Amino acid sequence: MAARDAFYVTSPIYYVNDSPHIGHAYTTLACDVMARFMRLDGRRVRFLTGTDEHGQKVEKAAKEAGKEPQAFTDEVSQRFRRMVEVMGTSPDDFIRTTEARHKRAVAALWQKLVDAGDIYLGTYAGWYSVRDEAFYAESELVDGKAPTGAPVEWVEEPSYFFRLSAWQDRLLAYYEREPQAILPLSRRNEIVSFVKGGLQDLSVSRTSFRWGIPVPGDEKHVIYVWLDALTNYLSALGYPDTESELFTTFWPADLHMVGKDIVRFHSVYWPAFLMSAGLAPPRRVFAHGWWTNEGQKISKSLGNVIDPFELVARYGLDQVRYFLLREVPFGQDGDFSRAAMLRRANHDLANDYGNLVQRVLTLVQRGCAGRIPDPGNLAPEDDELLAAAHGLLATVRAAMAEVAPHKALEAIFEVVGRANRYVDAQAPWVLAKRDPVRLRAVLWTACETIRHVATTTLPFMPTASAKILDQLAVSEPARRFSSLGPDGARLVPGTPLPKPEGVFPRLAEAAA
RNA sequence: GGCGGAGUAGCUCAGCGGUAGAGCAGGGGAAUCAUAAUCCCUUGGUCGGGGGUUCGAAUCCCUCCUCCGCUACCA
Repeated sequence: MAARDAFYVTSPIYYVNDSPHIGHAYTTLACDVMARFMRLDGRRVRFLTGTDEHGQKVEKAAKEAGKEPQAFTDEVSQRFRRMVEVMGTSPDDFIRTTEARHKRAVAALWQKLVDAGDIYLGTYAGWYSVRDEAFYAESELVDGKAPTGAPVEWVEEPSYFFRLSAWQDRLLAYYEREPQAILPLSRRNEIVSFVKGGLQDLSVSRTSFRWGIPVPGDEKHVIYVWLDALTNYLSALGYPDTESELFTTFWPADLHMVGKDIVRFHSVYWPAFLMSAGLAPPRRVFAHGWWTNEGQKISKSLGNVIDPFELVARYGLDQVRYFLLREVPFGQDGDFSRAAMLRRANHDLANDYGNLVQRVLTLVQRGCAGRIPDPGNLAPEDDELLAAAHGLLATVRAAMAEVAPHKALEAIFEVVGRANRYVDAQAPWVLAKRDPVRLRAVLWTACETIRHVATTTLPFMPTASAKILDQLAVSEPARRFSSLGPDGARLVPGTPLPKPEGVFPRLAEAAA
């Protein structure tokens, strides 16, 4: 992927019938970190999230709540807006599939597919369970019943189909041409083998419910929810106006962040729809893993769903953000546990990072009259630490380019560790009594290292990182990544600093 | 059944042809600037079993065992 100025990252749109849980928060957070990183790195960023509001389940839930579907979704979609805020994420747009701009885009895309000859009217037939509200394949039936044990009946209804079968070769060519289009690699393998196994045409309309976007020219049909939902990525760029600056700048999307359960929709159906409509398929779909809770699979019936609002209230926003992105290699499944969360918050953040900042700033306060000291001549040990700090951005940038935020954090905390060792080895509290010149060089070096660390942690822990940079009196414009490295800015001797204040409180065991 | 992935220290994992590594947990010590935080040292593994290739295998090949994912239309 050549250097491209624009960066378009999307979260899936969340189905309003769910309550926001850790999975939603996690995906949105991952997008946010990518978005924030790219912005600080000088790229033009568009970060989109939103809600998916059509479908039979919503229609039914609205009815049960005694509300019109639109009024119902207006209400429940707010829960996701709140989650987006509570997680400290920074979307540029929040789209809802019930908005006019989206309906217009879906109808336009549908027409393109029709024009391309990829839509035809047929009959959708299958075993349907009224109780489960689901169709089952012949092979899924157990003793003539649904896998759930529910009775099934043979149902046939008219349906429009998308000629997915015709796209097999072109999809495979796309995967071939863009080896990074589906990540992690294990998911790519699954998708490739799925497509190689042959594709059937896809039913893309329903007549069994009304709450959706009508098929243009045949209002008895409602457009299949996935075709509807996926189109949000285009609607938010003003599709069908493909000439606008917004559209030409950001399409195709650089990164569709998704959970592993919906890779197929994003990596098979979506690129096929797009190519059929004459649009470029996404550059990359990244599938992250699932969380377990204290080793247990999370499920509503077990009642161990993790509520992101509660999580943030209990452990703190930056702590939760750090934990979720650091604890687990991004792309794999991970386990959330109270003990691990506290360990990360207390050891990594309070002890290693927070305490480093605190001890250095306190020494500056006392030994240098609360001003950035004049480094004078640097010793080899100083240069060594600075070199590590200066090299950080390149390492972190490479990690983020492969959507590996855990690697980025690991590299950053490597430098935190080095800095603590450096402070111990240099023992500035001894220098304070014997060697003021050397003291200044050491403290300046430590401050400069902290500046690099805090700037690179900005995307991950925006609040705490900003506070640290405040304490180093780093101006807003100097917080961009262009001010890092050997050719970047430097802390200016003499700059007065505010009184240091802890940014990562130690969490008591009882907090859990 | 088919395809793919994984089995390495108590835990999570890296290493992927050249005398076994990291983080955390456990043990001992140093220091006292700091949110009693930090730093140093250290216990610990016949790298799932068996066979083979090689001067040499955790690393390649075969086989067996165990676990996981995918194998289409639920939002």
